[in-house]
Amino acid sequence: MEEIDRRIVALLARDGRMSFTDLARETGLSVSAVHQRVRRLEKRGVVRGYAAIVDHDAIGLPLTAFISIKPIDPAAPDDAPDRLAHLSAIEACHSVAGDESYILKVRVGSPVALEELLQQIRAAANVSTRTTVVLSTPYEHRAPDVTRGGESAGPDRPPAA
Amino acid sequence: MEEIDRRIVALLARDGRMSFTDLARETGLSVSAVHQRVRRLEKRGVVRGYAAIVDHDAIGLPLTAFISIKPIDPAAPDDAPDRLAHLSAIEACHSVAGDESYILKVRVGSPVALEELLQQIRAAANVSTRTTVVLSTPYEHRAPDVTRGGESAGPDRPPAA
DNA sequence: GGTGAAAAGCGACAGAG
DNA sequence: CTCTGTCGCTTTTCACC
Repeated sequence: MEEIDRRIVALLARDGRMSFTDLARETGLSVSAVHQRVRRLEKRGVVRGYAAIVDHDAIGLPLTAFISIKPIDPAAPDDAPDRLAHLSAIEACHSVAGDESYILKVRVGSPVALEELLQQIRAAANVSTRTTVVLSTPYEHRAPDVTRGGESAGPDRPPAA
Repeated sequence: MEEIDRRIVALLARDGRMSFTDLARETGLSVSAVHQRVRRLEKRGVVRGYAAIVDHDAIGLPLTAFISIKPIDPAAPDDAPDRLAHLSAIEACHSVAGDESYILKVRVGSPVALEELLQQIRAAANVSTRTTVVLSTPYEHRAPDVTRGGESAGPDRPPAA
C-alpha cells in the first residue's frame, strides 16, 4: 500500500461519508481511479466498514466502564469472548498481557445496569472482574495517523466482513 | 427521541454509508422524511460523524495498548488531555475513577515506538504510566443496542462538531 | 411532523489510451 | 493505472398535506 492509498484511508477514517468526487479532488486522481482503490481497500480488509459515531449520552447509555476479567479456574478452556459476545453492552473485548486476561469496554444506562452486567459477565464466563468507571472522555475515536510505511500486513488479506 | 430515530441511529451505527433510500425502506418512511431526521440527529449531536473502520495491522499500526497515567505531582493543575492531544498515536483518552487518573488507548507500529511514546507521554504531562499491551482483539467497535428509552440527554443538545 | 416529484449531483460501468 | 463518457440512482430541495 502506498502514498495515495494511505491518503484515501486517512480521509475516510476522518469522514466515512466523503464522496468519491471529493476523494478524487483531494488525491488528484479521477473519480473512477479513486472508486477502484476504495473498493480494493474494502476487499483487502484494510477498510473493514463504515460506522456512524454516536453520542452515547443521547441514546441512553451514558455510563462507560472498562472491565478487566480473570478466569476463576485457570485450567478451564478460555472461551470468554465467545461466552460474552451475546451481551450487547460490551462494545469491545481485548486479550491483554498482564495480570488479567481480557479488558472489556462496556456502555450501560445506569449504575444498576452496570451491576447487572457484571453479574452476567461473571456467570457467563466464570471470571472475576475489576471495573474502572469512566468519569468523562476528553477525546475518543481519533483517526490514526496514516503517515507511515505500513506494508506489514502483506499484499492480500482476506475480507473481514 | 423515539422509536424511528433510534432505528435510524442503529442502522447508521452498523453501516455508516447506508443510503437514504435504504434507510427509508427499512423505516417505512419516505426518503425526504428520513433525510430530515438524519440531518436533525446530526445537528443535535446524536450522530457526531461518520468514520471508516480501518484494519490497524494493514496501515502499519499493529500494536495496541492501554496506558493508565497518574500525575507525579498531585497538586499540579490537571491538563493532561490537552498536553497529550498532539500525540496522534493516542486514539482515546478517558478520565477514570480509581487509582489512576486517565486511561489512554494507543496504536503504534512496534515495541520501540511504544517505548518512545511512553517517554513522550511522561515528559509532556509529568505523569507515571502503567501499560497493558493488547495481544489480540476478539471484537471491537460493536454497534450499541439502541433498544431503550434514552431521553436522558434532553431535547436539544449543542452540536459536537 | 409527513409526502411526492423535480433538479442537481454522484456512483457505477464500459471502452480507450 | 488513468481518462472520458454515459446511464441510473441518490441526494437535496421544493411545494404541499
